[in-house]
Amino acid sequence: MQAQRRTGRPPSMVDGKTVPQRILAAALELFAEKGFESTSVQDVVVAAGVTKGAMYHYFSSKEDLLYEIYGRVLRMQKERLDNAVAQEGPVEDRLRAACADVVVTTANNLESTTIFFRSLHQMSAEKQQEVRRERRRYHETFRGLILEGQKAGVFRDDMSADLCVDYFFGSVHHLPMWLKPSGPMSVEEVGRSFADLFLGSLTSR
Amino acid sequence: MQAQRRTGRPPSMVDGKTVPQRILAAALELFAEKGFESTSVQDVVVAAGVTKGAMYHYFSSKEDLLYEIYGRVLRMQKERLDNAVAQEGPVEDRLRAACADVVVTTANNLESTTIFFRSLHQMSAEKQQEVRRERRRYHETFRGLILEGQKAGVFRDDMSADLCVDYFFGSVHHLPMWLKPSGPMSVEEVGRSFADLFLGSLTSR
Amino acid sequence: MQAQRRTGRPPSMVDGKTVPQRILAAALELFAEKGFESTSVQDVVVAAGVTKGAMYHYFSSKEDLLYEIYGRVLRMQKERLDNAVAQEGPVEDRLRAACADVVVTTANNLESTTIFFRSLHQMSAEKQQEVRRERRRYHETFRGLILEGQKAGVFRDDMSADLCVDYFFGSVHHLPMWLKPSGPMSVEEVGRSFADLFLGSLTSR
Amino acid sequence: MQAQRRTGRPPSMVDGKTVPQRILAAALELFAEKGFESTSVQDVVVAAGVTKGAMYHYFSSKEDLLYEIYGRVLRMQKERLDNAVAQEGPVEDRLRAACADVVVTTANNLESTTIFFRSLHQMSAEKQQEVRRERRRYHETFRGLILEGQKAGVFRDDMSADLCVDYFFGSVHHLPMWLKPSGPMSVEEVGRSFADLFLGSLTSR
DNA sequence: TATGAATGAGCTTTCATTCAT
DNA sequence: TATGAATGAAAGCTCATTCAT
Repeated sequence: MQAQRRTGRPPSMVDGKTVPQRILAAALELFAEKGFESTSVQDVVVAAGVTKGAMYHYFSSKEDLLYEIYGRVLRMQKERLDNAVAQEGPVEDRLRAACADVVVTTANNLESTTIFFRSLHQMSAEKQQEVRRERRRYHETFRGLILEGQKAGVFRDDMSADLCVDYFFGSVHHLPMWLKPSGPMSVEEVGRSFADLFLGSLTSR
Repeated sequence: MQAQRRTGRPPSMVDGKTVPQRILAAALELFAEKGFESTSVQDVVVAAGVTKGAMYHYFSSKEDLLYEIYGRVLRMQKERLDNAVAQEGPVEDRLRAACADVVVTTANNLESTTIFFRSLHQMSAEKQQEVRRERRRYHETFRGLILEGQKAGVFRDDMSADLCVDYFFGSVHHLPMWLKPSGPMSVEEVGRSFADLFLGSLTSR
Repeated sequence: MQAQRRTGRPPSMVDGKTVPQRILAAALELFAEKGFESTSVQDVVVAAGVTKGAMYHYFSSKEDLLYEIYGRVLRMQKERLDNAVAQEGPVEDRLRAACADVVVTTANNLESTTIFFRSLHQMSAEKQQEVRRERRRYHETFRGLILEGQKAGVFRDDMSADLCVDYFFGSVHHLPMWLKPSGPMSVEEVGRSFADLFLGSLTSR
Repeated sequence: MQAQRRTGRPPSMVDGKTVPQRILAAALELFAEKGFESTSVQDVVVAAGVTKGAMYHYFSSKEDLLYEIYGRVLRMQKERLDNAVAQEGPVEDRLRAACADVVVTTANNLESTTIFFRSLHQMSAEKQQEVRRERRRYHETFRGLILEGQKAGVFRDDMSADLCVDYFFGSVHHLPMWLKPSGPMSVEEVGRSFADLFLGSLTSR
C-alpha cells in the first residue's frame, strides 16, 4: 500500500478534522435545523469556519453537500442491515434484531434522517434515482427476511411483504418528528418496542 | 339552485373557483411537486392564472399560503377523526375504523401530506406552534382510544400508548413516499391492511 | 389604433427616456468602452440610474442587452441599404452612394460597431445564428449591386462578387479601430474616399 | 542532431513542446474560440495538461498570456513585412507582394488575428500602448511603400496614404470573420485577389 | 520546478415584497 | 379588486491569484 504522494500546501486541520469534514458536519446540522433551501452556502461555511472558495474546492455545489450526506447515511444503514441479516438463528429473531437496530441507528442519526426525507426532492433527478435505487436495495433485503418468515410459516402470509416493509419503515422514518434523545425512553427501549409491535403484527392471528 | 346575487363587481371565477381558491390549488400542487422554497410566488400566480398583485391582495405572504394549506388539512383530519371516535361499538372496532379512515383520507390527499411533513419547518415559530398544538390534539384523541382499549383489557397494556400512536402515524405519514394511487392495491385495501397490522400489534400475546 | 390599456404604476421617466431606454444607452456606452465581459450588470444599472431589479424587469439577461443592441444596429443598417439600392440611376452611382452611406452610418455609430464585431461570440449560438442570418441578407443585397454592375459590363467580372463584398466591409467594420470623429477628415470625406477606392477596384483594368 | 544536454531537471516535454509552449498554444486556441474573458485560467491549464501553479510559474498573470500571444503575432508580421519591403523591383510589385503576403500570413494565423482585434481592450493601458506603438510602426512601413509609389507617379496621389493603409488593413483584419481555410479559394488566391483589388484602387483614373 | 490548498472579491440572477395608480 | 413597475437584499457560484511546501 503505497503512501500517496504529498505535494502542495498541506490541508488545514482544526480539532483533527479536515476542511471537508468540517463542512459536511456543519451542513448536516444546518440542513436538519433550517432545511436545505433555507440554509445558504454562506451559513455553512461560516459555521464550518472556512471560506466559500474552500468549500467549492472540495464540493462541486451545494447539492453535492446534500448528496454526500445521503451517501453516508445509505452506506451505514446498508452495512448494518447486511450485518443483522447475516446472523445465525431463527428468522423471527433476526428480523427482531434488524428492526431494533435500525431504530437505534436512526435515533442516533436523527439529523441525517430528517434531511433524508425532507430534502430528497431538492436533488437532481439523476441523483434522486441513485438514492432511490440504493433505498430499494435496502427495502429488498428487509423484505427478504419477511418472505423467509412467511414461507417458514412463522409470519402471517395473507399480507403483502412489500406493504409490511413500507408500514414499518414509515414508523422508523418518522422518528425525527417526535423522538427526543433526552425523552423518557432510551433509544434502545424504543427499538425494542418498535420491534415488538412489528413482530406482533406479523405473528398475530 | 343559484346562490343569491350580491351587489358590486362579482369575483372573477374560472371553473367555478374563485381567485383565492385557484391560488391555493396552484400552491398546493406546486409546493408538493417542487417544495415550498423552490416554488416562487411567480410560479404560483402563473399556474393560477392571476397576477402577483392579486395574490398579495388575498394573502399576506407566501408563508400565508402554506399556513392556509395547513389549516385545511388540519381541519379535515380533525373532523374525520372526531367522527370516527363518536361512533358506537367496541373500542377495537372504532380504532380499526379510525385507522383505516386516516389512511384513506391521507391517500386521497397525498399532496397535502407531502407538504405537511416536508415544509413545516418553513413556517414562523408561532405558526409552527399553532400547527403542533393542533396535531397534539389529534394525537391525544387517537391516544384516548388506545388507552380505552388498554383499560378494557382488549389491548396489551405493557406498551406506552403514546409510542403506539407515533408508531402508527409514522406509517401513515410516510404514505406519500411510496403510495401510488394507481398501484396494485386500492387505498381502501391499504387502509384495511394498515389497520389490521396495527390492531395485530395491540392485541398480540 | 386603440390606446393600450394603462393600469399599474406608471413607468418612471428621466429626461424623457424610459427605463429600458436608459439601460440600453448605458449598456451601449459601457460595452463599447470596456467590453461586454468586463462590464458588470452593476456597472450598467449604476450608469443608467436604475436598480438591478428594474433591469431584470425589462431584460431577461445581460446577454439580452447585447441582443437588443444588435437588433437596433441591424435594423438601421438594413433600412438604409434598402433605401440606397432602391434609388434610380446607373449601378455605379447607386453602389457609390451605398458605400459612402454605410461608412457615414458606421462612423456615426462607432460604439455599436465596436460592440458588434468584438462581442458577437459572447451570444448564445441561437442568437448568433439569428444575427448572422440578418448579416447575410445585408451582404446579399450589397452583392446584388455588384453582380448587376458586372453583368452590365461596368465592373470587372474576373473577381468574385462575394469576395469584393467581404473586402469592402472589412474596411468599413474596422473603422472603429482608427477613426476619430474629431480627426482631420469628416466622416463624409471618409465615406467618399472609401467609395472611390472601392469603385476604383471594381472598374480598374 | 541532439540539442546539448543541460544539467538539472530537464523541462517536461510533451510532443516536443515545453510547458510554456503548451500553455500558450492552449491559450491561443481557447481565447480565439471563447474569448479572453470567457476563458478561465482553469480552462487553459486543463487544455495544456498542466497545473495552475505551473502556469503562474511561467506567466505572471492571465493577461500576460495575452501579451505573449500579441508579441508573437507582432514580431512575425513585422519580420515578414520588412522582408517584403526590402526586395528589389518596382514599387507596385513590392506593394503587391506585401499585400498578398500579409493576407496569406493572416489567413494562416486566423486565431491570432481573431484575438488581436477582439481582445486588445482587455490589456492594461500600458501594454495596449506598447502594442499600438508596434502596430503604428507596421502601418508606417506599409504607408512608406504607398508614398513611394505616389511620389513615383504610379499611384494616385489625391488620396491620403494613411487612409489607404487603414482601408486595406481593415479588409485584412476582418478575414477571420468570414474566411474558412477549407473554403472555395485558397489563401494564396485570396491574397492575390486582395492585392489586385487594392492595387486597382491605387492605380485607377 | 511544480503542487494542491485556500482566499476573497465579484459575478449574474432570483425573489418576496411594496408602490402608485 | 387588481395592475405592472420597481425595489433591494441575498443567493449560488466563479475566478484570478497567493500560499505553504
